[in-house]
Amino acid sequence: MDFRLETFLPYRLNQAAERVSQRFAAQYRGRYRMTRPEWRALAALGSYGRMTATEIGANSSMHKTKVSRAVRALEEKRWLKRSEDEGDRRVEHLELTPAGKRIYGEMIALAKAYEQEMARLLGDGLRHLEAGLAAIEANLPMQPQRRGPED
Amino acid sequence: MDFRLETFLPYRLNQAAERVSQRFAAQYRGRYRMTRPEWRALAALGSYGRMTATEIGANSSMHKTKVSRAVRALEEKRWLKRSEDEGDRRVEHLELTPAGKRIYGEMIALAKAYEQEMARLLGDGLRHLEAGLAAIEANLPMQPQRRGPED
DNA sequence: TACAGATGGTTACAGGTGTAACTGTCCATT
DNA sequence: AATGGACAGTTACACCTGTAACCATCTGTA
Repeated sequence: MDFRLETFLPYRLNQAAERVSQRFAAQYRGRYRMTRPEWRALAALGSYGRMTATEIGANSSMHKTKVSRAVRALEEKRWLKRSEDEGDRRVEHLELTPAGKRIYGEMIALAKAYEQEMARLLGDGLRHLEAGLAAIEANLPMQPQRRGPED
Repeated sequence: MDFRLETFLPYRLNQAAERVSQRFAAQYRGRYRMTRPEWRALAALGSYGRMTATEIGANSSMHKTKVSRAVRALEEKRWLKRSEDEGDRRVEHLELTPAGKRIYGEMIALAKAYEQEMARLLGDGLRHLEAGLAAIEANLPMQPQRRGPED
């Protein structure tokens, strides 16, 4: 009978994720007018180079419609260009433009600085957190994409 | 220059939160046709008894519009009743009906079982995770509510 | 008493999201 | 060669969410 939402794992994890993500998102939202899906797609392309939309989705755990929209947004910012596949005309290869690569470089600098800041703020807590996350990644299967982070 | 989204803390934390939450949400979504905000409000009311909408928001970290909608949904399910405050007519006191309390009882049983399951699946990882979450809760200020968990 | 600002709660609106349906293309089997 | 199913990617639709504006009420100050 003694139950408190504040101690319930799913709730705490969501809260923590929100705090950590928003703090970082605040650093690029205004500066680059970039949304979280766009940042994820940019990060995937920046670190792996040429990819297809499907690959981006697999790498960054985004639904294909979300990838489709993020890709279009990046394209409109001229940070990404599409090119067609020889042989399979369904596939589009996506790649960052020089401008996109520059933004990516600035973003990973922000990301590294943020990781430093987390390490400083969380101390040993960070090591524990990473061990816990590893356990989840290893033992909880990834459910198929469902409606929203909410609901 | 070596950056991988899969190892970036905000991303990993979001992924983990999503896995853990969806797995639990799957247990009540269909059964009670309840959304996550409704579950949070139900949990707050069930464990603290009579509360105002503002208090629910503070306890469960939900935006006031989200609380407003969740409360209406619970009311339509006849799981919650409103009553007016003597003295301050802006305030509404919210309380679970007997039916609401029954559902709450069933939900906390599910929640406890889920915690057991997590403990079994995550092993020592759970203790580490909790230590990490505690560090975040203690050291990262809660940002004011911003747009969606996404973006 | 009067009034300006704060507060509890709701709602119109704009924007984001997944589902399902769709288009175009490929491939295995016939 | 033809055809049925799989697959890459886009889009119409319904739904959810926060912002901002709003209403009603309260409170402090003059």
